[in-house]
Amino acid sequence: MDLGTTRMTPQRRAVLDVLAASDDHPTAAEVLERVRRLMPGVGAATVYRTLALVVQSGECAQLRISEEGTTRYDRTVRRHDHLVCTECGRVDDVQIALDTRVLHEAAKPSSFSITSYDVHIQGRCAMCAAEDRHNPGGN
Amino acid sequence: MDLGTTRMTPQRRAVLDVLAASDDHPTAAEVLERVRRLMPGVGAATVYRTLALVVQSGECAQLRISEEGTTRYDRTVRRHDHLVCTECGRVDDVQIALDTRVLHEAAKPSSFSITSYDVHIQGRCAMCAAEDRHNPGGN
DNA sequence: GTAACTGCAAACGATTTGCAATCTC
DNA sequence: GAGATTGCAAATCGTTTGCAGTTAC
Repeated sequence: MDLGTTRMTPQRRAVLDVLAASDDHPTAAEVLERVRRLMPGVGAATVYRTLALVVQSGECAQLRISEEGTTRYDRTVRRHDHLVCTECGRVDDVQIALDTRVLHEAAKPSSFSITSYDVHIQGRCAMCAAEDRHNPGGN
Repeated sequence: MDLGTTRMTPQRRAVLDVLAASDDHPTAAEVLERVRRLMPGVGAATVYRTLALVVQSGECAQLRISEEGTTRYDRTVRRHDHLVCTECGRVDDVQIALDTRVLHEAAKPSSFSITSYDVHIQGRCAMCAAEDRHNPGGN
């Protein structure tokens, strides 16, 4: 993390540690909760401010899912895609081997120049399928 | 629109008309503004409630873009993809001819069953590129 | 020592909810 | 006429900001 004159404080260390240990795309509230487990009393504003810094410095990506009102944080910064369970909200990373020529082809008519892309795959995760099998109809 | 005992009111008619006429993925605030042009004095809550109904009835889709805090509404309900300009926020529809076997292949290891997908293509739209050409560095 | 950072509380924007008056069927 | 819908205002949720005290460098 380095934008101008940025200082490493215990609070920021904790946020970075939590992000590094989280592969489940936590929301800001979840990051806050985990940070407070390491360091009770941390202010919410501090976590929000640190998350903004971490995103700006490119060490972490923001992720927004349709059907959800909150921002999630993704420690994986290299290009990748997402499996989104529409039942429980779980988000997993996947890598889609996609021929980018197809994308550029599609973007050409509107003269749109592509920087990146992210395939959002919606469906039902294995856990939710298993739950439905044991408890059809849900409760 | 039909969920249980739903009634067609002038306000709902106006929201449906606005959505039908909007191919630019308006936010709720933009829908409200356009509805009020047809029918001043409509309450914001009415528009929000109607949008929720329209989404639930499947006549319209919600769309959330990373880097944006609001929900957009998409009158196009058949599966399609999106060109998102990271400069001006403009969102356009595109159709990506994607071999779905690739998706199922990627989902298999985690036993995720796919319902749908949406390729978010980020980049810069033609208008923003032109603007930069005439006014480099921005203002 | 000083500029950056923290926690708190208040402000904020988007959306939702409670409710009495008003409409649609 | 009954039940659904409206508009308003207040409540809520996620996030940001102002500020006085504290800390990293």
